[in-house]
Amino acid sequence: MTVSSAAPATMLDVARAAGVSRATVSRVFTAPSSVAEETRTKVMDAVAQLNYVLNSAARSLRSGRSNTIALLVGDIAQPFHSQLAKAVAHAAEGRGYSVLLCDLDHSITRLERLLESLPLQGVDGVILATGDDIDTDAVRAAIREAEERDTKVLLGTPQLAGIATLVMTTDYESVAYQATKHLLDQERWPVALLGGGASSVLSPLLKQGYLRACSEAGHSAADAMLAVTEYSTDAARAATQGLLSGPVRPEGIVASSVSVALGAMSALADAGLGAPGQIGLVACEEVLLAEQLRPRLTTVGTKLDLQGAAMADALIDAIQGNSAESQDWVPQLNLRESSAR
Amino acid sequence: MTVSSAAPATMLDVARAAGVSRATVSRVFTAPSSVAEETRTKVMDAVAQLNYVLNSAARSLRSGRSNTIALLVGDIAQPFHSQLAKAVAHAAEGRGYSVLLCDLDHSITRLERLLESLPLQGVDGVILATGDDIDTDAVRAAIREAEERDTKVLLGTPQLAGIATLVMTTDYESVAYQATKHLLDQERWPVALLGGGASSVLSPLLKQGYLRACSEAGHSAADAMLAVTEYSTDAARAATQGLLSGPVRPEGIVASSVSVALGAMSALADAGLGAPGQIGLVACEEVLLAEQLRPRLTTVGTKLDLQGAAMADALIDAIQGNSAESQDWVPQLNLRESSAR
DNA sequence: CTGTTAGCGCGTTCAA
DNA sequence: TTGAACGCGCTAACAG
Repeated sequence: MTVSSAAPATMLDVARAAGVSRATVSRVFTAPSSVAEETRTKVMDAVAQLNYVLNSAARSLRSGRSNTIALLVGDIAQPFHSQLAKAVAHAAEGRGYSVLLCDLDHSITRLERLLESLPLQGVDGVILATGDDIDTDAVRAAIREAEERDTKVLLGTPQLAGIATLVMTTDYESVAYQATKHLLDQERWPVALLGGGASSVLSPLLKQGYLRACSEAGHSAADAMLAVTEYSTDAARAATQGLLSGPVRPEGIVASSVSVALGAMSALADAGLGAPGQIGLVACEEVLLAEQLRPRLTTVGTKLDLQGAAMADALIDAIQGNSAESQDWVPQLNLRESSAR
Repeated sequence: MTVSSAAPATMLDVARAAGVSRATVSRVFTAPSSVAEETRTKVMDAVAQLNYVLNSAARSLRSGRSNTIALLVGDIAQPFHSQLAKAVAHAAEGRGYSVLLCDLDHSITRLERLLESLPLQGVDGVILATGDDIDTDAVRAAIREAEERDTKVLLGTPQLAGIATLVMTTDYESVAYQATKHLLDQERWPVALLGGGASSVLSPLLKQGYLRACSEAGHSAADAMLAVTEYSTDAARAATQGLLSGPVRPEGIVASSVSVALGAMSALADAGLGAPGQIGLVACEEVLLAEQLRPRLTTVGTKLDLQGAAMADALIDAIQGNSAESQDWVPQLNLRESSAR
């Protein structure tokens, strides 16, 4: 590592220093195996000596690839999304890709805008991870156009699955089924499903799973307790208060998300029911926070670090022309205090 | 919006469609005021009709700027960092910049690597937001070199402040001072400072503020309760258990972070002291989660959305050659249940 | 296995 | 105010 000259070294500088042509230097980076061992080390030495780094703008312009993927999340401030982002960022970095962070803030307008501009901006791939309903004509068109422009799209929810090349989703029906069944197996009844506002495409899936578990346990849909609210802590708290003051008090609550679970916990605490054992609570996503709360929160969900890494890997495989497969992730129960008997 | 041709439209296409030269089209984008009103609308029409978008790779190659900034955070999975990231992303987007997400995962090696490669990668600026100790020769050198290459660097902590062009930090001494004073004003004593492991550069500042408040209230440093632990929930819980089983039980706890506060809450819950009013608890950062917990968590901190936006704005101002100022953010108390009397 | 050649799409001189 | 020409740094044919 020598003193950096005013102007960064270019490939030509390296070529001259190594006594080869620019093309050879280029090959050392793009297809090392196609260069003789000896020449390669000569080049690498020159690279090290000149502290040379590939100019990514030039490479992108020429090759049409940017080695960059965009990560679009519904709300990066949510633990679920930030943990996913972390996993994606690490996996991408490990494969030489950069990650552009785009926070949708639950705005479909913003999503449409991004989906239209990112491919033209030169992004190689897009991961779209939001539970919000994204089925509009503009979004469909934008995804199609992206694929036409050879920008791979990976969707994190089942919605629009047919359109994108890749889908990597969690089986949310199973999430709610397992959560509900877990509580029912403890002889709790009634069990309420909390959350599931209309804005989310996961809501119907959660509801299905919940109802399946109920009916398997011999409870008719008529007896089901559906407390539909937005995915916010405040709304969930209010809804839970409603449940607790209703004619029949639930013995278990399946919360659609951790935010919703926090609202439930809040209402339970106010009602003096905060202690574990009284009313069982399960959240439908597994985040680190679950382990840090008291009572520790039982969850059903996938391992986000694995899933995020798998998303990045699959997308990058697709970008590089390797075969990449869509996957459905099977969630699992993480038993903790909030549903202890 | 017409059907997209196979190959994306280029500037030449726009020029032809508008009956002008490429240079004119270029000017419409870079210096609109230098183009006649009439010509400009002609060009804009052609742009809209062809669905033309500037090729950012070409623009970057030519101009030497990428309209991209990198955000380096200690751990994006932490609410503090993800909320900051959200604010940065939105502000940057509003000014036409993309944000590259880099998660350091508290690794200084990774930081060094990123700091060396990003500027050469063509990033226009870097925001470095981590509470970890980053003072190594390699980091100092990398920051210097970045600045030489005209990549602006904004630091989120006071450390290495002299080296980077911009520093936007929170007055952490004041954070701990206010938190401690708040508890002391309620006639609580002793008050313990929880957290502050050696890895963080904020620890000494927090300690200073804590001690200042103690001494102002007439308590000698010898009476101070310093419970030094890592910044993890588990460590904080163990440390709090230690405090509670010690000879003198604290009546108040200043937690260095929300993770630490969660550990304290956990230990308090186990000891049957979870209810507000008994032992006052204040956390040294203001995140959304504070409002969602029960008891709701009193905090001292800045508004992260404002601070993140200010960071992005200042950095982009500096990049664009406008004057940008370093700032010291004054934190404020957010009174909630955990320190209610 | 290596060198030669030709642009990728754009910004920016300089003249007109 | 506009147009013509040059080259940013690199990759991808094609020869050899």
